[in-house]
Amino acid sequence: MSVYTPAEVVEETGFSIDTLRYYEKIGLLERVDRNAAGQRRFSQEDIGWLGMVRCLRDTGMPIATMLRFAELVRAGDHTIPDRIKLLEEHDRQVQAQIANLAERQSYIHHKISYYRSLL
Amino acid sequence: MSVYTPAEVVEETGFSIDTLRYYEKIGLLERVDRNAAGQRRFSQEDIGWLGMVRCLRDTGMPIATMLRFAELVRAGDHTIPDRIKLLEEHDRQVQAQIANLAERQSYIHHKISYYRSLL
DNA sequence: GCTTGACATGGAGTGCGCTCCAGGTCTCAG
DNA sequence: CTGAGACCTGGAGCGCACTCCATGTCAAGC
Repeated sequence: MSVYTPAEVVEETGFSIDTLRYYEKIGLLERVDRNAAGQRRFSQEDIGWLGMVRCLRDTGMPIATMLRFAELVRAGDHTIPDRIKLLEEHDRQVQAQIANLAERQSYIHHKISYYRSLL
Repeated sequence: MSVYTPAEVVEETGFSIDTLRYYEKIGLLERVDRNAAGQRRFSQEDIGWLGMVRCLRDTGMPIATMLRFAELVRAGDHTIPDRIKLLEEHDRQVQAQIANLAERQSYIHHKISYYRSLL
């Protein structure tokens, strides 16, 4: 079972060390193990969870919602239906974001075409 | 040439009155005409520009960049090539956002499938 | 004539998500 | 033995994009 130093997790996940400590402080990341000197040693599971966090964060989920999801995960397997519901709801929002961006993008394309027609 | 009261512009554009005043204050919206009593009377052009602002804002363009675009528009027709460049660059960023969302979405789909497999 | 409500202004406050800082500990290369 | 550097903590600060507030003016309906 491999462990990771803070520097390695920064490298691996793209989160800054400050962000990692912040996530731990607010409970988005469960209390990370420490070595004898009190330094963080992240587990493989931590890395996996951070992958999920990155996905949710980068698709615009607010921290408060990620926190609810984290609590469901910690509460055990009986929350799996709730987790599915939460992710499905988020999925719909992501879908809406994509649709919205695509629509706005066509406006931008029209504007560019219009500008080009003036040259 | 029609004019619009603040309430009408709120209705039309979806921006709050506070946001409209904020945009005017920072120069994202050019000084809006006033009636004798000092109340804003928006022009058709203002409405059109606000449509553009909404598009750019909703596709994630920072205010500082919208401000640069606004300055190009005000500077006259010789800036059209620059406007095209700016919009094209933004278009690429929108494209990247869409691609990124789609990729993250497939991760979410996998996670949902995985959870379903546990039921 | 009076009330109501839409609007004005300048400036302070808010919420989110970090990000930075001061001051301290521990480890390791030279 | 020393100095550098990775890490620790609690707490303050920041950037963005608004949002709210106190106070005041004007216009229209009853």
